[in-house]
Amino acid sequence: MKKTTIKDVAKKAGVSYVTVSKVFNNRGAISEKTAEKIKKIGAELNYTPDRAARALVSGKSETIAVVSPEFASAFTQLLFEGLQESSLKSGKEMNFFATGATGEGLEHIIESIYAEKKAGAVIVISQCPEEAQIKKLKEAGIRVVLIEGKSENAVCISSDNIKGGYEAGMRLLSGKCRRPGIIVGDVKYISSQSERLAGFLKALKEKGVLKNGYETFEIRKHNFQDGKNAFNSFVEKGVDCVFSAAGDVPAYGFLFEARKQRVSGIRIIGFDDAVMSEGMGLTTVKQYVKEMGMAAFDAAAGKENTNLSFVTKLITRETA
Amino acid sequence: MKKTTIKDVAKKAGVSYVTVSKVFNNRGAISEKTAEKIKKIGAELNYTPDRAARALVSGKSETIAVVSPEFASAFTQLLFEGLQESSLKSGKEMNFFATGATGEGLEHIIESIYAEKKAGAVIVISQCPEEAQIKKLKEAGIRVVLIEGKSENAVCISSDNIKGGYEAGMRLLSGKCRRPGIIVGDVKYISSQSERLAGFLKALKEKGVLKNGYETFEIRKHNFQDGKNAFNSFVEKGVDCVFSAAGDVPAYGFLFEARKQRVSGIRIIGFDDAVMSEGMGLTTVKQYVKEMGMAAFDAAAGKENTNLSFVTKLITRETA
DNA sequence: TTCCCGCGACCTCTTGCCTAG
DNA sequence: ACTAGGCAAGAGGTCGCGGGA
Repeated sequence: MKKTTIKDVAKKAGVSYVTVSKVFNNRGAISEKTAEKIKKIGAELNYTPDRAARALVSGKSETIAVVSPEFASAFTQLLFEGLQESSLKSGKEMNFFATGATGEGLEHIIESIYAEKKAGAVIVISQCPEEAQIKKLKEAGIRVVLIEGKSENAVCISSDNIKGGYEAGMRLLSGKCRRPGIIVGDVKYISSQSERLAGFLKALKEKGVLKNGYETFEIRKHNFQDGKNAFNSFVEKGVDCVFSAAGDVPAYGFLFEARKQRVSGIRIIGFDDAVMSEGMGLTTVKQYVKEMGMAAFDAAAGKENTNLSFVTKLITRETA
Repeated sequence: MKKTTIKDVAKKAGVSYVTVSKVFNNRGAISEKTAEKIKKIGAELNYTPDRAARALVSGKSETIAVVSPEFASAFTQLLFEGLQESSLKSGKEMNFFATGATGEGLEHIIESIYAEKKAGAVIVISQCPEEAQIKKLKEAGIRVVLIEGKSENAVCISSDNIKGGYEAGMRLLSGKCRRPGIIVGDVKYISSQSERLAGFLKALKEKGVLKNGYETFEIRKHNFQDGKNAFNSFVEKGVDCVFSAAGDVPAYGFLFEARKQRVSGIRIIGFDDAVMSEGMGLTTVKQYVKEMGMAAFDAAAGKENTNLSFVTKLITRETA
């Protein structure tokens, strides 16, 4: 059973295969009647254009490359869901490339996507390629979408991290809060981290608490253990309210350690509203990550091309 | 800057491009000398064969399709890491397809992979396609690898779930255990679940506890909330030791709820050794998931073609 | 003229067969 | 009669034009 090709359709429709091609690409002038007929026959014969052939002749791939430092975090999980959902709908495929935690592989991977025409669009997560490289892709007709990154030449999709951090700060300070602490990732390279921090500090300042100082616990892996470490560090320093700008998972670790050590009274707010946060009772700044994923996909697919800043929403639960 | 093609290499080497093709495919009779020269020039020019053209002419794709009900679980996360690692090394790419939780999409997705030649190999996670479909793929030269599934016509990779369940049971029964409970997923359709249950029951039987009966809490989503529900159900029934065959995440929920309600003394063992288990202090049956991912990739890439059953290892921590 | 449609060239690479030594 | 290497025919499409009605 061979695959049905454009020629099979053409033969059955009694036209040249060129005409069929045009119909399936909405190109050239084809009469309504012929087009209908061809479409119908195409459906009957279950015809789908051959991706390889298409890519070959057009010099472009339709697949979307997703580049991320890792695919195992709560954030990428959720993003993934959104991407998947859109991908399923559109029929376009995705390829995933991990750059490694440090991101040294980013440039190299993007270069190979470019050189080997592996994709017609690239979605970069939590990282920012060099401007020159982005430009090069753009000129080659490869769309670039940045999630949590900034660039002039790409569609940028991110949460309103400043506002999120601000809201977390305001919430924390609306209750008892003598000494605030913040758990934060790499503020130098990850823009979301510096933005959340900035938002948080803005709240502190507004409330007049900034002058009293605050504690910072900087982490790299954004994992459970880091959160536990943060707890031990903070408890020693008398921190009584904390904002985990680094995400929910460190907050889980923090909470867990607190409950284990039977320390209560420290209030904490996370960031993400990851899957376990509800169960944990964690107050957190919800990001609409899944929606971001869907938007990113649409942008990559060319349906959308404006920068998007997603709102965040403070979800208050038990911990703050 | 156009991509360097086989012709560029040929021109520079002063041979026909056919010769170059043959060299890069180790086919036909080419003298050692010419081959060397061509390879050298190919490297100089940074030549990589065009995937699309190759796929077109050979009728086969080199990419590996990964099909899973979802990509957001602890298990798939870890698996993903392994797949990524191998993929990075081999240079082969992967495409991911979500079938949805119920798996109704599985047949359809595999069919489309087959019909549209989207991949040269398929890795199916936690599901089992119809035997006939597997055969069809096999006959078309598409390798099929099943993770946690069984088939005559595919390479099967799984954990030794029976042994894992057994060890968990033995451990639990080696301490105080008046009434055992098991949290389990869909035993009908997910072979790992029925196997773990079987192993666990074997232990109960051996210890002569089976006749006293045991509690079961069946869940579908394998999430945190399910674990909390399990706790509430079990605590009512006087269960004092539980095995979460459904994975670590429900065990997290269970544990969390227990600590929250200040109930201690219920011992629990999970399955997976997911990322947060160490932090949680959860005793669990470790699966070498990442290694399974790597093995699955190698099998899909054609490097390996024997069924593999991975050992499990009981990691004892605080909870049991 | 205008509207539809098809010719022919081309995209990059593989492969069976052929030819020049 | 071998051996090293080339010719030509596709694989399944796209697209600019040319041309018939």
